[in-house]
Amino acid sequence: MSGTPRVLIVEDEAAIRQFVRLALEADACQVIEAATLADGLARAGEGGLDLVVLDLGLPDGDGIDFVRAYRAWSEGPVLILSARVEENRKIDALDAGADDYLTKPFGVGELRARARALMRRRPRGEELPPVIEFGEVVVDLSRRQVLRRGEPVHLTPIEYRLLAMMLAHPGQVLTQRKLLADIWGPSYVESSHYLRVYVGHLRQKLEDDPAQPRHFLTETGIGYRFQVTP
Amino acid sequence: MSGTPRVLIVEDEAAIRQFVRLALEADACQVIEAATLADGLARAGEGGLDLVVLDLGLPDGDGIDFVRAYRAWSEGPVLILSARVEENRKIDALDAGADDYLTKPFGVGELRARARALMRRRPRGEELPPVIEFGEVVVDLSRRQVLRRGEPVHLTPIEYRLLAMMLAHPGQVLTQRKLLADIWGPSYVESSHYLRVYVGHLRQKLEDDPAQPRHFLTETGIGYRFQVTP
DNA sequence: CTTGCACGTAAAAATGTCGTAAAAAATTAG
DNA sequence: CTAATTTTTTACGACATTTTTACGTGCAAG
Repeated sequence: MSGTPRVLIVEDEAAIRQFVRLALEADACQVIEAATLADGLARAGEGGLDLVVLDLGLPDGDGIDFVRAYRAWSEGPVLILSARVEENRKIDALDAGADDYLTKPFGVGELRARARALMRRRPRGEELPPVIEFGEVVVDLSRRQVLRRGEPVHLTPIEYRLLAMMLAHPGQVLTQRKLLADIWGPSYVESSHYLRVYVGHLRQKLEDDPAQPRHFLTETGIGYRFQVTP
Repeated sequence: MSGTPRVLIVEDEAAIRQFVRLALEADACQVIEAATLADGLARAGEGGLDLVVLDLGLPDGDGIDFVRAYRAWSEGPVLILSARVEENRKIDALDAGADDYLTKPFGVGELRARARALMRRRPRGEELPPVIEFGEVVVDLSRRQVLRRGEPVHLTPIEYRLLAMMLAHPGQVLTQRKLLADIWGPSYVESSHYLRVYVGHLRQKLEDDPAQPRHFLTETGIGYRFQVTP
């Protein structure tokens, strides 16, 4: 999951909107509200949603049409709220593409748990490739694993953070101040000797010839630069 | 999904099994039946399932433990049936990894629609084999059985959950916070001494030389890593 | 040629984390 | 209720990481 999940709630009654908002914000979600189907579709069209919570009983149309329309371009999870308990209604909503159907009244806890279950396996989110290669080194950021010639290389927490930070900005010069502030904290921006030590460690562990670095380059007086291609 | 979907129904009452079987066969599913949790886990261990329908109220154990055990190697959808309507029960089941929770009595149509929704959204994910080997140890997640040199090894519930969690993420670093949150609960994320004790137990019971672990590795300051290949 | 500065390396000192054993408390089984 | 098992807590030595210190190198300016 990259960042906080974004949830759209489409519901005409302000009280229930508020109820749902509070429930989801308790799970660190960013909540977007819409009071009508038309507005909801517009907001959904902006994209980037991790979940849609939809009341079927809106005055300006049938929520099931909302689901069909949404499904035209998105596979993101949809959780239906409804006062109606008729089985046919549930079947229609689910077959239209909804993922869950919750009848009012419902508890906060259940709502949150069902929302978590839906967001748990999100198919959304094109992540940047989690493996980065340079020289004879392969870095798997998702596993926090570094290999050199196929052998695991052990990095300490600070070494790894420094590596990850440089890998995240290939080709760019990272100033000493920025590296120090991000890794050690804002009060360490003057302590450039830390960087000398730890860049040295990285070169020692990852460079072909630590004395003639080809990837972790020094920009004298400025900072350091990571270069993928030698 | 290729061909007819395969669905496992775990339920002790024959009448309900029959009811569910007929409902799902109407949607051209191939239905596999199990009357006990142990049998269910064994069937699930054979793999190739597109959906598990699980009754929580089985006589031979708690269905939530089934979900946890199943989740150790599969991400396939799980639909819970239960006579119990308490919200906490639902929350626990969903948070343990279930995808939907249906309370009895329920209609055929709704069951079918919810099953369709689950199978539509989650094409059978890649599952790890329920039997994992490393060193001189064989772990059968579907039977909750651990062997070392052919001899059964007894693990306490917490030891086993820790093992299952690490086995489910081979090669990956699991942070202390994540392990603590998933095993002891979110309020224990700071209590890293638990992990020191229990990782020690696992090494004691499963490692060739507990003093020089080759599979349960420490990432100082971060967490632990399970490595299959030594 | 000398001086001053920024950087690189190595190793010691300081700090923090981890592993283990064993006792106390809680839970489960009989 | 008692016994056995499991979980929680505590303490301390061993180990890993971070920080500090010291010294060597290259380079550019005076």
